[in-house]
Amino acid sequence: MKDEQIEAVAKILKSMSHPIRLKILCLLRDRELSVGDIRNEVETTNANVSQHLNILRNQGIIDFRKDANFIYNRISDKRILDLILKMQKLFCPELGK
Amino acid sequence: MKDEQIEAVAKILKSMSHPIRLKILCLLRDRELSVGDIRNEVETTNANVSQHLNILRNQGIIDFRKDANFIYNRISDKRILDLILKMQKLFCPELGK
DNA sequence: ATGGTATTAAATTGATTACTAAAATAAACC
DNA sequence: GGTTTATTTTAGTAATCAATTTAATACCAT
Repeated sequence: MKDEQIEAVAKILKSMSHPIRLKILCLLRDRELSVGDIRNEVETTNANVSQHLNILRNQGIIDFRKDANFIYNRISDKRILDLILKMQKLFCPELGK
Repeated sequence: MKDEQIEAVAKILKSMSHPIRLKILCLLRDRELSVGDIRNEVETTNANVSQHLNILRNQGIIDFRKDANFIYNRISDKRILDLILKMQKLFCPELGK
């Protein structure tokens, strides 16, 4: 791996390495969810979820669409999806798939 | 994934998400290296390498053996090795393997 | 033991990050 | 228009992290 690539991957890992953000990514594994949906699963405030979503968006990991006054989020980078699946297999093998 | 597992995996990712530490893990992918060897590859001081190695050791990611006044480090967690390989495939596909 | 190399530990400093609460935006509904 | 709901932004504070310097320790060779 070249140093540039190392830097880039490290940034991605960093953005995934917060418990709330990792949980968000797991929740979005195979569906899209609104900010409020996520806040119900993660015990924190709306504003906090919004901030974490922003970090993931700026990193290009997730994308969103608007519908009425809801914002639905989903994972936009296939590689991140693969990585999440791999991590679940490695660290939580009891989960199907 | 249960919350406990999320926390644990997040901690692992966090310890991997620093450029120097990620580079160290890549260097150790298929061999063991001394602190001095690593310092030659990563442009920083001995003390800094040592601190980063310590973080990885405390996380249980790497292990070491002593030989004379050298300390040889290697990845001790097979899952981390798998994860590194997966990340290289995903983000640096031009690398063989 | 002494000198030299390799490694670790401690302490300081500066930078980054996370959370909270409050204010702002935006779109629906009555 | 005014209210409600959903989300975002801003500002402030506290906490954590990273790099450097300095001091300390461990090991080998002579």
